[in-house]
Amino acid sequence: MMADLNAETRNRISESTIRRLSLYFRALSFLEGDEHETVSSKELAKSEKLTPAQVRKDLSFFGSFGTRGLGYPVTELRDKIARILGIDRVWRVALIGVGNIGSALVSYKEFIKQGFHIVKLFDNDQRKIGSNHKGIIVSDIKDLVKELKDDSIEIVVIAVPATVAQYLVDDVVKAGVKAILNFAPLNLRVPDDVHVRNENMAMELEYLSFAMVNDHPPRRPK
Amino acid sequence: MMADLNAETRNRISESTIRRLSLYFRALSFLEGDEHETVSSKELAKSEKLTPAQVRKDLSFFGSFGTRGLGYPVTELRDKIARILGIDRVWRVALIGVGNIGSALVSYKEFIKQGFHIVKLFDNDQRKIGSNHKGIIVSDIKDLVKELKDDSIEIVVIAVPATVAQYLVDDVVKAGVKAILNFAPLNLRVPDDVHVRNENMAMELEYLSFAMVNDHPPRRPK
DNA sequence: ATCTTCTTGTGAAGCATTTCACATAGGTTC
DNA sequence: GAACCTATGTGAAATGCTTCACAAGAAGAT
Repeated sequence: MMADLNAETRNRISESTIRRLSLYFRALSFLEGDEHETVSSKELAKSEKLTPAQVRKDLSFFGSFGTRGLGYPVTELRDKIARILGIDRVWRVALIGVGNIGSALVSYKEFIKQGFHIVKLFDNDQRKIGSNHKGIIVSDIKDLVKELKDDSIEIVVIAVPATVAQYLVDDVVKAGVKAILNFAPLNLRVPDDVHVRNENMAMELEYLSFAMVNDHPPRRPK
Repeated sequence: MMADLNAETRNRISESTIRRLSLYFRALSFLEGDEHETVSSKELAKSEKLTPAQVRKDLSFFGSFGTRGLGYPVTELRDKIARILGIDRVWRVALIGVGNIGSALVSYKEFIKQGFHIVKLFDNDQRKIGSNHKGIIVSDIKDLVKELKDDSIEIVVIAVPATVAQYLVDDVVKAGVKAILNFAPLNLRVPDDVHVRNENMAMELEYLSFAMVNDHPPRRPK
């Protein structure tokens, strides 16, 4: 049992549930290597420090994937989550900004593994334009709109300084791209139908700092 | 008015509030450059796509920083948030794994800006050990526990493959480090008094993927 | 075939977070 | 110095998310 979601249902699904789906996917991928045929919500929960009820509830939003008394079939569930997350296909990704972070991302294996293929690189630095990174030639940022369109890019990763990010994003939007992963430390303005996710690495360190200074206990399920 | 928090209060503060504090801090840092002397909760909210009530509530957990009818003094509030987050000081950070991501982080300016100083690098690759990255000599991972202690490292960043991360973390814990920022895609096991934050870049892409496939509308305050 | 055991799927309860709404107070103007 | 304007600070309401608790279903044992 597993239908495509209607608009009603989709909007009810919280961000946290989606993020946990990613965790389940990862955990199941690990288990697949093992001899495990099935996995219970209890085991799955333990490996990601969640509660079994949470796992079952999350999955139940999308269908009934388990067998009572037995648990969930590992490979099947993994595939179904992949389908729900939309990572059962290849996404064409462009990366803007081939600096420190940009270069690291080009070689980041987790992206490829999950179907996110960086097929295009952009920079404004003449010394970088034309150079080859992992088989991809760096394009001139001037041709951004045209090249994003011509190459049917679906997702753009922004890895440039905050000062220029908004200008570039305006062009990215012009090119019709609907999804942006932003590493620049600022809040991008985009139209309502464009999805933006921010990756703010300093923020996580700040959380650690807060936790230590205030002796904030890590939250854990009982 | 601004007291140090007692245990009662601290535990009531949610993770989301802390994360937003980081956002406020960043927004205020921007405003400081401008001619702005004060900022209202409304303006602050707008720049981070939140509601004014949220901003006021978040701040109110820590004290009364504003002036009715006027707003918040930009520089003062920025400093107070820095104090709350514990980034009004320098943190000694070690980075394990000088690969793609590790190298990028060594040069990441946002870390330095906020007081996170990477003062130590570790790797297990003989070709990297002894080499110089931005003035820091890469140490042998074998000496991890001793060197973390000797250098009074407070935060460790894990940027190694998932397969070896847990072993290293066990040593990091042995060395008495209480805060870990983890880039490896797995859930680390640590004692209750050790803080771990996970930075999972693929997860954000998965969210974008889900949003596009399911036409999930971005959530925005009205 | 029935009984036992195990674990799912899910309403309902409990808890947490966000938003509302307004009393309150500082600043400004006349 | 009174009246007006503006924006904070905060209980209370509303919303959202997590956990509980149990009926129900499936497999294996007797």
